[in-house]
Amino acid sequence: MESPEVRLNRLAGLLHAEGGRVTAQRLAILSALLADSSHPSVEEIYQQVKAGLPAISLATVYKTLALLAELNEVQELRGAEEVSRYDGRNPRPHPHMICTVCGVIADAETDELEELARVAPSRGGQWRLTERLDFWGVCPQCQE
Amino acid sequence: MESPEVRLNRLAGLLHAEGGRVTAQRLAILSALLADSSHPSVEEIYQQVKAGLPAISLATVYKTLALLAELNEVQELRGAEEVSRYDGRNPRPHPHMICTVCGVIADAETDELEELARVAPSRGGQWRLTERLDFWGVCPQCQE
DNA sequence: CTAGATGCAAAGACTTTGCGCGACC
DNA sequence: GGTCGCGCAAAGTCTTTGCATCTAG
Repeated sequence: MESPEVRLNRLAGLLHAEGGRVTAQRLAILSALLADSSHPSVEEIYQQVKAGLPAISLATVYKTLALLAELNEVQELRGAEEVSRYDGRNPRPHPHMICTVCGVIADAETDELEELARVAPSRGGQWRLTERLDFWGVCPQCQE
Repeated sequence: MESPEVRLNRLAGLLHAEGGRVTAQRLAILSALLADSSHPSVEEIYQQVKAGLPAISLATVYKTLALLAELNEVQELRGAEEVSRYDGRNPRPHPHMICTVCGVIADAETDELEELARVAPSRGGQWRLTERLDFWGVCPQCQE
C-alpha cells in the first residue's frame, strides 16, 4: 500500500487536476483519515480535525468526505442504504447480497455463497462470527 | 422453514407468553413481514399495513419492529451502526468484520477471511460481486 | 378493572442544503 | 476579479419518546 505521505501528495495533485482547490481544511481531513485505521465516524473525524483547526465546520467535513468518496479515495461504510430494513421471513443470521447502485438487498441463494457463509464462523480468529454476511456488488438489473 | 401460518400462530403465542398482547396492529405487521421477501423498509411496511388498517401510526410500526427484533423474530438489517463511517486508508473494496454488540468495524485480516473475500466475486451468479464483504459477529472485547 | 398498546405530536440525531463572505489563482 | 470553498444556520430525513386515550385479557 502507498505510504500516507505519498498518498497525501497524490490526492492533493488529484484535487488540483480536477479543478478543485487544496485547502487547509481538506488537507487536515485527509491527514486525519490517513492516520486513523479505526473506520471513524464523521463526528470523530470532525473532532480530530478540530483539534488542529478549531474554526472548521461540520458541514465542511461532510462535503469533503462526499468529495473524496466521489473520487474513490475513501470508502463510505454505510449500512447498505440509509434506512433500516427488516427481514421477517428468516430471522436467523444468513448471507445477503447488497447492490451498491440501487440498494436492493437479496438473500444470497447460490450454493457457493451459502457455503462461504457457512465456513465463515470457523475462520474469524478472535472474533465470534456468525453466518450473517453481506456481499456487496451490483445486481443484475443495475448492470443493464 | 416454518410456514407463514404456523409462524404467525407461534408468534402470537410467544407474545402472549411474554406478557404482551396480540393486537390487530401487531398481527397486521407480522403478516406484512411474513408476506414480503424484499427486505422492506419501515416506511414500506407501514404503507403495506396501512392499506388494511388505515388508522395505524408509524410509531406503532417502529415499536412493534423493535419488539420483534428483541424477540429475535425479525432481523434488523441496519448498516452496521447508525452513522456513516469512513475507511480512508484503504479505499478499495475489502472485507470488514462488524461487531453486533458495540458496532466496532475492523479490517478482516486473517488469511482465511481474506481468502473467502477473494473468491466471492467469482461466485455471485448473476450478481457482479466485489471483494467488499461484511462479516458480522462479536469482537473479542465484547466477549469479555 | 388494569396493565399494556396505540396514535399523535414533539423531540432527537444525523445529514444535506442555501447563501453570503472570504480566499486562492 | 471571478471562481470555488468555507462557516453558519436552516431545512430535511429517519427514528425515538412522552403522554393521554383506548383496549385486550
